[in-house]
Amino acid sequence: MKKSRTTITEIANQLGVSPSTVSRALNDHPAISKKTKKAVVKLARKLNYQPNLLALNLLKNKTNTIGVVVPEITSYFFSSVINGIQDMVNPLGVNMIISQSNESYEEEKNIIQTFTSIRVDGFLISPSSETKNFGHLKILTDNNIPLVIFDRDCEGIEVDKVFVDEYNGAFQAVEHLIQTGCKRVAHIAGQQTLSTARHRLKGYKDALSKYNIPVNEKYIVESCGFAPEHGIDPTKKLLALPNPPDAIFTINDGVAIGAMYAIKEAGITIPEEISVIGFDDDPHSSFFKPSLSTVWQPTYEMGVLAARFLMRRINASNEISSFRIETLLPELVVRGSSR
Amino acid sequence: MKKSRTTITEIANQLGVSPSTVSRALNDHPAISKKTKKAVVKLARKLNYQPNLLALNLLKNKTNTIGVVVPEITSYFFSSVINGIQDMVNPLGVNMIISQSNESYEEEKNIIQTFTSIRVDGFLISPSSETKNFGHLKILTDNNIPLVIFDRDCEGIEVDKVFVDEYNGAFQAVEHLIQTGCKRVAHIAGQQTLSTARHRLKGYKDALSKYNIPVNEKYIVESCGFAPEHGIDPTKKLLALPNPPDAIFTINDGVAIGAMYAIKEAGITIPEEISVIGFDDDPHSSFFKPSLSTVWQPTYEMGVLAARFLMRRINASNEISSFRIETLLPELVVRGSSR
DNA sequence: CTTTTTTATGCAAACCTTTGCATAAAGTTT
DNA sequence: AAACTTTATGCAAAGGTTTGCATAAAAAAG
Repeated sequence: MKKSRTTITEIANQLGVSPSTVSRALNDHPAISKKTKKAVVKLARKLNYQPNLLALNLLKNKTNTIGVVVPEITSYFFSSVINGIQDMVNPLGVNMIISQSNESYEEEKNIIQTFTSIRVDGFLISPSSETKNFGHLKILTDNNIPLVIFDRDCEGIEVDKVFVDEYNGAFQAVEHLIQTGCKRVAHIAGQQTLSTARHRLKGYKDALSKYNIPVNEKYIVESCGFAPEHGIDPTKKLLALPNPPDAIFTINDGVAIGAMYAIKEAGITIPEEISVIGFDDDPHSSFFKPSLSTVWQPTYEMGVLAARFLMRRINASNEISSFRIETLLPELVVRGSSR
Repeated sequence: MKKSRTTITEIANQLGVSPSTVSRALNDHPAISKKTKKAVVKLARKLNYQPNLLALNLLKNKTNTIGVVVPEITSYFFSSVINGIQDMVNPLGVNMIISQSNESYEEEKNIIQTFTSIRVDGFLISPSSETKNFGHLKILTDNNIPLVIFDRDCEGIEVDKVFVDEYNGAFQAVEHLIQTGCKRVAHIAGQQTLSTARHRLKGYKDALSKYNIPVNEKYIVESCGFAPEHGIDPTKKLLALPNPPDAIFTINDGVAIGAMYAIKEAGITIPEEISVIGFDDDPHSSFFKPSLSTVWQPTYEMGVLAARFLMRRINASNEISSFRIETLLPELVVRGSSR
């Protein structure tokens, strides 16, 4: 029973004019008389005409759709970046199609392949932790498909990029720990394939150096993920050291939550015996006891900015030569888990 | 420099055959000779031919895209439903385009309007808490656009639906509280526009009745959202009662987390003096101290099932008469916040 | 009343692919 | 050798819209 939706030709027939006239009338073309315009618009409204975007897409070779590829969608971090993207892009009549790589290089490649074949106008990508080879991204740039990378860097791919100053955030966090009297600051690091994890580690080390504290490799443990359960084992390892740390700076809030759990389990008090500080400012963080000190990241803003960069590329008919790299500032949020 | 991608016509010209032959060869049509097929396929591969899906979409009047409308994406609940949808739909070559209503009726209407105009093949919708009027959904069904409603019901709209048995989950939770010795069980309810919230409230009341406990309206407080901060005030209100509750069943884990925070703040012990039980089984829940008892919902499965229903509708050329309503079973997860 | 200018509209191509029908060439049957 | 069947390919339409160019009609100028 699906009655086909009204087309421009239908309006044209009913009015006894040609489709081109209808098209021009609806687009307010100057060469169409006022009477015709009025008649067309009226009938179009009456028949509830809606332009067939599929036809438009084919003609313009443009989909008004951007592809967003993130490692996962369930984390607060990425879902709030997506919020920013959506809010930037929707008012422009652009839609986003999202897919998760689940931190898998293969899946990431497939997604990009799929999105390319449905001809998204551009890509917004944060690579998976498995991704070391950037050939799939190179194909995009080689084919002049607009691409913006955010949060996690892909060294060697020259495109617009938006990051958070991870180094600065980590430095602030560790400096705060030292200034509040912690002597043995440990770090539960993230997978070192990730630029973000590397920069935070660097920030940690440099902050120690600034205060002439030697870097103790025993105090650096790598977690294999970002969820609370990934914080448990590294924390136990740290607590079991002959000279256990009196502060732990973790790669993110998820891991910090796991760390706090393990610490409490061991009967150690936070922050009196051990300070803990995370990264991300997950909305849950302030409701733990003690509430989690952390480093807030401008996630929403990152989404907005990345989307803005992408739209600029998409709308630039002529090549824009220089690539922009923007680094946003995080902020230390001191709560109850640090002194 | 954007070299236009290779088309079927290009291959045809290079091979001195017609485009139709190329099309048929690539689609393995029986009426094409083996030699021609081989030649076409070889050249297509060499030129890295990829069919123009835009043209296909126009021709078939189908986009292989489904529209997913959720209240928000940052909650674990909806993001894991989306996970299920994606995993069901991607292997079928179908993409999903997601948008958030932010619990706003207006935004929800706009999203549906937009998705309709880009001609998604079908809709997967969980309405906003503001949505009381379902005219915008009626338009979809009137126009025979496939639609599946999940989690939150829209009474009066006759389509396939997938729910969780909220009543059952709430009943289990409250029964558990009663059976572990709680005498004064309170409920922080959700906004009563939501079917889910209404069913949970009903489950709460009926469980009390089963044990001949009168329903005390003072023990029922409505929260205005699902985040931890929305649990604080209702909890304070309950604790300030002359005869405060010894158990609180909350609309979801977010609110439960806020409730636990307020309770600890008041110096009351969990679960000795007050038991707390949530709903959702958010991954953070087990890492609180005490860990949060809750009701697990099959979110991923709900996404998969809703997507399956939708794909069935989309692929059914002939009308399927009867609508399916599936209700999935939640499970009580007892942890440390209840006795 | 011509000729020129302006104004309003239509034609047809383009975007790319699929597919029913027609047709040419080859092969088979009488 | 004529009639028929099979096989392989091409033509053209369809899907809906935009747009350069042509053109008809009307208005202005001479």
